[in-house]
Amino acid sequence: MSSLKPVRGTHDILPGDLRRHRHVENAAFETAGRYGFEEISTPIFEFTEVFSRTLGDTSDIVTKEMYTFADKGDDLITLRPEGTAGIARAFISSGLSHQLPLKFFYRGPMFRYERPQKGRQRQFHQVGVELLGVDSPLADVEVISIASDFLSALGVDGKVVCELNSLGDSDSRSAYRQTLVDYLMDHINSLSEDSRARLDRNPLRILDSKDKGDRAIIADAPLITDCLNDPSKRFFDELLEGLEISGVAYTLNPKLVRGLDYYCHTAFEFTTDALGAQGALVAGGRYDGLIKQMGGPQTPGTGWAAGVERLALMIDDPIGKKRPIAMIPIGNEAAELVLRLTQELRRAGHTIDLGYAGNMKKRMQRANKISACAAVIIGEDELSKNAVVVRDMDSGEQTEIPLSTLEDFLSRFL
RNA sequence: GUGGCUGUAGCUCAGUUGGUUAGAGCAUCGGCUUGUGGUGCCGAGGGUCGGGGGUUCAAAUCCCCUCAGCCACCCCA
Repeated sequence: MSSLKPVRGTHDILPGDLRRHRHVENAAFETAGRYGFEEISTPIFEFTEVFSRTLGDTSDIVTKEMYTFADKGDDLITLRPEGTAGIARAFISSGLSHQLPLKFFYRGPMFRYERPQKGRQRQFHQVGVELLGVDSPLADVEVISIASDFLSALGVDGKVVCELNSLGDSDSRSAYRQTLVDYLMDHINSLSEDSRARLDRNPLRILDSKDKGDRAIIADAPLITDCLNDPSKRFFDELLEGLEISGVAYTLNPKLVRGLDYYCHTAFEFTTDALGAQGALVAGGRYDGLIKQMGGPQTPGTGWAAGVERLALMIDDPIGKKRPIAMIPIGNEAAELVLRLTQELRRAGHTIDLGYAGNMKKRMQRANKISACAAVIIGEDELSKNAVVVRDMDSGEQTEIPLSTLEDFLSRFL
């Protein structure tokens, strides 16, 4: 019977939940659309190298979270764990480098082999934006503004803060890395085991360690913002200025780092404390070296991704479902007319529920259960008079009208 | 991957120190109402007690294994 359960970390999304998911996706799509972004769709699996070469050999995603398998042609395939690498690949494959700048919106399932928790599943969904081909921090301002507007549209902006940091360009970053390692080496005996392992692999990540001992050491650690060279500093200043002009609130967090190797300069996260340890709702940054590293032309990029499930957990059911009109035939004589009427009304734009079976009482109960706004009743009396009875399901008021005026009469329920 | 908590009807949960046919509310279905729903009253169906093994005269209850969810770590959306 275990085969009748969904695979660990995957879930059926039933209509009630799916309404919230779609609402999240649509809010992102519409917001991005106002900034001129267009939707793109790339495959949900790629050759494994697309991810392993771009996300970094030391990232957890590559080392232990990828769903990878050999297909029948012995190609190594991976279910996408995130969206940016696939879009960068598509940009190169489709030769889009002459149409810059490009603004993409995407949505769809992602796959990560992790231990499930609330707000963290093995198959989950993201929406995201990518802006390619713009060196100016104006691109980052725009991308962060989209995220901010998107969260406001969902009504969760009060529960979210935008944390922001700069990782600088590669020179600044490697200078900082050295400074940080030097500092941490002086405290190596006090560092947690995890952090000692991170010291040569990815020392920046020690900055967001939750270990108490680590935190004490980190508190006095040198900050990346103090190691930025002039161009990086200027870039960051322009970004902050742009955000202020745009009216986007943010909090500087000099210890914010990103898990993936391809980020530079801008790094940000919209976080909440409403979801326990899974507080990151939207996260992103700039990735100027990614496309070149994949074998394409030097092309800067900046963008973010948001977790649909996490955001869906934070909003109420948007309802918004159209209330149907129920058709209630009484007796076999009315059946044919009712079916014909039903189809005419549907084609005229009404949402009609046909009860399929049962006596009048059963059909009325069903009409009530699906919260119909009106019931159209047709029995012997009505047939002989060439009329129908329309019952307003909220007031209980019934009106007999000539059959020919039904469609017009029902327009009051639209 | 590590540590911990939980797992009883479709849903939310009771189930006393192991002891007859495992309960409630909500939901579902039927009736009171043979052309009229929502409220009310009456009644019914529905459970391999997550799964497997063990201890015992007897296990939802105790032990082991396993699966899943949740919490923290890890990491991230």
